[in-house]
Amino acid sequence: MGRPPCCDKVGIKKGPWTPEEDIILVSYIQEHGPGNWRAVPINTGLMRCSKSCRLRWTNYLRPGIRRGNFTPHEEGIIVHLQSLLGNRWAAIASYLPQRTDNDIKNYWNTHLKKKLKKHQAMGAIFAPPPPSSSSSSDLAAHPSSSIVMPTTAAAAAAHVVGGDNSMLLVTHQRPAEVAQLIARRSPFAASDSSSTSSYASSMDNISRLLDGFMKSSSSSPPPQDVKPSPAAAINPFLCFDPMSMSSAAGGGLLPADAISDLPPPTPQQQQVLTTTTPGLLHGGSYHEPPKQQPQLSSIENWLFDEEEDADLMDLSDGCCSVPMMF
DNA sequence: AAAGATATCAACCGCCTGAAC
DNA sequence: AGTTCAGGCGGTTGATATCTT
Repeated sequence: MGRPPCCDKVGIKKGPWTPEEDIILVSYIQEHGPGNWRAVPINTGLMRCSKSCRLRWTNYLRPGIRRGNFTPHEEGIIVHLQSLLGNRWAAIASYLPQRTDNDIKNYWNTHLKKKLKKHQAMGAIFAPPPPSSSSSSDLAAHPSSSIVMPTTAAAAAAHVVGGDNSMLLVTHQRPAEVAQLIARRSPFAASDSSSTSSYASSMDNISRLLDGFMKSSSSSPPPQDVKPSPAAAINPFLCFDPMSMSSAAGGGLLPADAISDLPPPTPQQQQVLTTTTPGLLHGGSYHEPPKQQPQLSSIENWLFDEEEDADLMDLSDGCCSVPMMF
């Protein structure tokens, strides 16, 4: 018998998240950190399944997420990594820490796939290898691939050095050594498993979310790279200066007149909003978001440029920019 | 201006993996 | 060793926005 789905319970809400749900979730995670998702709906009173809470957090509310407007460099990285790793979006996302796997996946399916197709149709020289040529079975088949790869970077390297790829490659080292080297050099290897260290700055994201909502409600258009959630657009929940949320003198997040039209929160929600995170309601101070992840150029430098200790790859910036020339 | 087509993306679904018991 | 479960992942869907006719 299979395991029953976690979201089969009666009364579990589905569909778009509302701003108030977001705030409850963010405030709870601020207090307790991400993880133990099963406890989140129980402790917050959210009528969502744990999976939905986790997804909402990782794909939308998590700090440091950048939305929309993929840069040419990001496009190049995605195209290259997709050709190396296949549709392993989580692995690809680990190279673009500001992007979520869902975002990358969507962007690939809606933009890049079309661009590549068009480009190939035009007879351009850039053409990623078929997915089958970069499958994990190739990796497994490689004589040196039995080592444990601690990171996706290592997996990527193993693919590259596996020699089954059309990407340009120059290496004089054994594949296992190269993989370990790249794993060591990965700027994100550690951050992948330490997300708890940055959850306290999630106000940055919710602020941007709500900022987008506010701007969409006013005469000025929202910024292109920060779109309000559909839920925010239909639910005028909050009217506040999001920037004040991180200011000790910022004042209340939830003005009474702004929430007068809302259904009263459940006791659990009330407790979350008023007790566990007093700063959320009373202008408490929050951590500034951690310094943003390394610049894309440094990612690419690490990913594509060679260093003095290894002739790993012979990929240039120009190579990454190719997809933008479609 | 309206209707239909297409694009976008948030969220869901089901499977897989690894830890705990 | 087998079972259960939480968390993670990739594929897919469906609602909404935008474009085209």
